[in-house]
Amino acid sequence: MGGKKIRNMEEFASVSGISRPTLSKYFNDPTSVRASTRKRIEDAVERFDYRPNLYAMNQNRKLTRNIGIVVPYLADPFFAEIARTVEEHVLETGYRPVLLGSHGSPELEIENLENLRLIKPAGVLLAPSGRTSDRDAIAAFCDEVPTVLFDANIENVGEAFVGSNNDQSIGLIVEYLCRTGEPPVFFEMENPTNPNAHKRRNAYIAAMERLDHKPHLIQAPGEGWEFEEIGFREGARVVRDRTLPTNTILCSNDRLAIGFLSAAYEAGLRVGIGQGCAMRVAGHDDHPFSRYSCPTLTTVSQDYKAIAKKSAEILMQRIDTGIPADSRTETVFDGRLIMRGSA
Amino acid sequence: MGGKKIRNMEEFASVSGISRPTLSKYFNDPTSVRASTRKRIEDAVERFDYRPNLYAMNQNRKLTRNIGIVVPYLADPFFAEIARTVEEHVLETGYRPVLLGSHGSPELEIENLENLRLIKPAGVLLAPSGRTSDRDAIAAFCDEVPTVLFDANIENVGEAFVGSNNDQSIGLIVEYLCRTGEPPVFFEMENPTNPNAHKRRNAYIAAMERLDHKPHLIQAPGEGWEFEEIGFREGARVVRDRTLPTNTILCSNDRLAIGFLSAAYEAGLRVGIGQGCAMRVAGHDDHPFSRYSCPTLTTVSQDYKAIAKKSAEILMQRIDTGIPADSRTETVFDGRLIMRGSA
DNA sequence: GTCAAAACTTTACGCGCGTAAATTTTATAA
DNA sequence: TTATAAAATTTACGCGCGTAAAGTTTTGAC
Repeated sequence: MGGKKIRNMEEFASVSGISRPTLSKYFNDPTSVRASTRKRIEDAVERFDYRPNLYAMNQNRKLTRNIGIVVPYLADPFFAEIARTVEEHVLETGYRPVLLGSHGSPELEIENLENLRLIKPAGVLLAPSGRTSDRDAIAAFCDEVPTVLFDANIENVGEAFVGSNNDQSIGLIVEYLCRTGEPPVFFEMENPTNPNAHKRRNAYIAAMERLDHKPHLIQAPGEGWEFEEIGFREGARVVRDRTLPTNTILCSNDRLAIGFLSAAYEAGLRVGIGQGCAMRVAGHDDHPFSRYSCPTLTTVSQDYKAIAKKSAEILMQRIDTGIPADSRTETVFDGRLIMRGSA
Repeated sequence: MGGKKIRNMEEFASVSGISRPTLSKYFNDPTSVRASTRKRIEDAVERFDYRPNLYAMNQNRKLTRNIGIVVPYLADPFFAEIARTVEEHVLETGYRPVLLGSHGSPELEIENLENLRLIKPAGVLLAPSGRTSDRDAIAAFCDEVPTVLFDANIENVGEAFVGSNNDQSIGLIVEYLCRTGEPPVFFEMENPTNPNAHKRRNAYIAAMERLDHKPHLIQAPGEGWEFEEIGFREGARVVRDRTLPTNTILCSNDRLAIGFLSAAYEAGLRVGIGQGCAMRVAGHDDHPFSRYSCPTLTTVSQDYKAIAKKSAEILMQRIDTGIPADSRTETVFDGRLIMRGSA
């Protein structure tokens, strides 16, 4: 509003009547100046619409207030949601989140990390692509930048890992399914992109054996992130062939389940728990859309809010203390059974 | 690989045997140096793992090679997809895309633009939040940074607008629905967040009148971006009350339709075109999940690839020429009818 | 009112790079 | 081979800010 454009902090110092070093202190931490000074600066900022040059601020800094957030696939609503939540936590602590999606490509994942290095982030929250991730490249990155992994673990890489307790959550839903009907077969991808998939498969097998049932796996061919399509294709095959030893299917994740439900519907097969239902289908993740599938999808929720919060907290603590944790921690949160119509 | 860490371009110049100004030229445009020199530099970059300091590079520049991409809601798969596509086009031109989602909040939208100003982007691709957007703030931003609007238009703001031809696409599906059964009612939100919603409503009314049918609107209460929930709630009400003048419903967008389908399913109402079907439901957008709804959703696709490409092209042209277009252009792409099971 | 601590000002230098101007080297063609 | 344009080098300065050191003012407890 005031008048002419302020070009730099020097000019802003003269028009605002505050010395440049004090302004510099303020812009790097507003609470580091006296309240009365802060008010004068803030009024002047408002009046002259001055913002310090971000690039000049950061050029001499070892690291910035940027926090990188990297997820494998932003178009997957699950990752979009968890990224959003992580973003909010980062913002709350006064850091600047920088969101990057890898479009399911491990090359882009590495490139994203490369680009992050250029902006000298104070830390990074990384959900690795999984199986296809370049372990060595990621490990090298983590040596330079404090990094917390979430969702998918890579053994001994990064400061910490925060994710879901797949043993517990899969155990939970296997037990529920067995208690309320026939024991489930496990439906997954032949070559899952996600390392959680392997944990879930093992958890399923363990849970079935614990309950004295014989595990049975259906492994759908297919690559990439088109999970619904894979679930649909294999679902169509399964209901056509009718070779299942049971009427109950536990899918490795909700997106597969949604595709499966679609195939069952197309085949005229009624899915659910009521009378007249030919089969039961359950998922895992409590995907945002699973409450609107037909029937609504019984699943296990991942506590993604807790995961987001915890991973942000660990990273912030690591940044604030400046010292690497003496030991790498792994935190997993329990899932909750979400009983809906499909099983 | 080589040896010690290179700290700056000066050091890199001495170890690589290339003068610093030439290196500077190279890093700002690799093609601006002779091929033989380029090769020598690239070998040295490889050997010494040197990257110029991004912040020092940009501090004296009027603008950078950053391109901002702002969408209202990244957790909406439609925006996630279109953002992804835009991102790819930007990357191809050698610019650095910076993706920002506004989480449906107009305040965050303005904040995102503020933050973008700090990084001095060469241009911005903005999908406004719609009705709730702060027009003046966005217009002010567009005066400073070359900005192309996409998806949602704001009259006379930005260099150009690229979007969908709602008149054509709604006309298309209304005509299809009328031709194959009862004329549709139009189902939308009472206070739609999206300006396209108004265009679609008007297009529906116009199309119905053109075909000598009486338009009929159902306007669901509800705020925010939980479209499926709103579609579900109002859908449940509609099928319970059975006060419709027709058996055919055209939803303002696919996410409302998916919610509606879920409600119909829960009520035991069969949706589709076969015999024994109580009603038909159609959507708009060809949302990524609409091919897996039950039944699969008949809809109109938005040509989001064309939208993404065109808006990126216009922006790049604006940036390359450096001159603002003599007149603001508005480009709209036709939709395609996607015939599936629901109508 | 006194006084020490805290906060601020003044002065001054450095960071890593962009970039202009003058000069020298290299490539290309006559 | 020589002329000439193109490219690279040398030299030098500036950008906007961080930050250290020394001096001055303000604050708040007594």
